[in-house]
Amino acid sequence: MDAKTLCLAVLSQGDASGYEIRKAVESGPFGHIQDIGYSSIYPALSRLHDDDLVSVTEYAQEGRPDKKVYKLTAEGRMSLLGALQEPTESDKTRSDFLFRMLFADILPPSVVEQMIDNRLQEIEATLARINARSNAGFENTGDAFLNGFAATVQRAMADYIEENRYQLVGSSLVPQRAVAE
Amino acid sequence: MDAKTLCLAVLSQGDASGYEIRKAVESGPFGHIQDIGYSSIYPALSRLHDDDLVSVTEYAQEGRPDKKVYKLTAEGRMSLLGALQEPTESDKTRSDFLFRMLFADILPPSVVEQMIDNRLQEIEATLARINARSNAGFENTGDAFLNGFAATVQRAMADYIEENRYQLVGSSLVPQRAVAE
DNA sequence: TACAATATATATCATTTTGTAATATAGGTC
DNA sequence: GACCTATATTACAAAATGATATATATTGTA
Repeated sequence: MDAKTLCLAVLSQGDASGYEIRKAVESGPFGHIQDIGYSSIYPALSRLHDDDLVSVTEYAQEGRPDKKVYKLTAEGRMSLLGALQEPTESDKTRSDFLFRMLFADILPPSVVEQMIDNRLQEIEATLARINARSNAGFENTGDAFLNGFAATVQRAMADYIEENRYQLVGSSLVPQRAVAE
Repeated sequence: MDAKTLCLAVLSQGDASGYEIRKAVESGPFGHIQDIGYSSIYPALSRLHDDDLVSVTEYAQEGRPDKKVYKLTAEGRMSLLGALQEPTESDKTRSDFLFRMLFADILPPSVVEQMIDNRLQEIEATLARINARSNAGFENTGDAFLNGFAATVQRAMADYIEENRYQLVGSSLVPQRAVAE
């Protein structure tokens, strides 16, 4: 999803400022599958405003820039509904960790070990966050579905890594030349 | 990984043109975790050449542009090895499908059904490709590890979706008011 | 208590990435 | 014969990303 659609999606659950949109994505259900920074959000909101898909109310504040609270217009709501029914792109995973594992053969074993341990810790941290969200209750069915999905996938990843890590580290412990000789 | 590092990574497995790098990423092990288009590859190769991380040999061809075959320099090889040991970013998944599922409540049930079926088909297609690669044999341990990883995760996704799809479609079939009454 | 870190809030700029089209030809399919 | 796919690179606009700037209140730590 592009930044504009993501902003519309967050705003469909309640009015928000750019700053609040960021927080909502980070800690809400969208966070499982999306990532967005301020440098994407603010230009997106400007363009949405140009197209009358959102309206703005400014609140003066002391010590900070004025807070601009955005609100979906009827047009914006229609636009979101339209976007949701457009053809989906296929899912994508980017993994720096797996990328490095492709080079396990040529990396120092201790480095590989460390990377694996770090990744497993990250997964456990993610699982903890998922469980916390699950205890806090869900906004709708999709939210519950996605949380369960994320938990299942993270667990599968951790299990696979734990069961197969010896392949990687074993291979880097024994230099290939030694095997050939 | 950025485009430059990805190019270095592919070139570390053999000399290639931009076009061939694209194909290698698409159908090789990198394809599980990376995506890259020509509009990223060619500028990346230019910059790598500027920095002497790759060298080029041009081959004249008829009917097509000259083929430029790139080759890692010693410097390029060092640079790749360095990049592999830099801190990893956390893994990221983008899913248009899951994004839409968050709005299952407000989408027509038939549309949701269709999206789920499409997604399951895509996963099966991906699994078929993974199995084909597994039968073709692996280049190194990392490759085998990643293939198994991808298979495990895709299978976990499909199973979860099949077991929980009724939640989503049920929710959009039965208006919430009807449940409350 | 002093100092540091975090939270609040937006803007901007350079760099990267992405999507799309242009170009040109050979070979296979309907 | 028309159309699609494969080969191969370039160019350009649009979008996303990372980093920095600005300014202050609050919270946490030593």
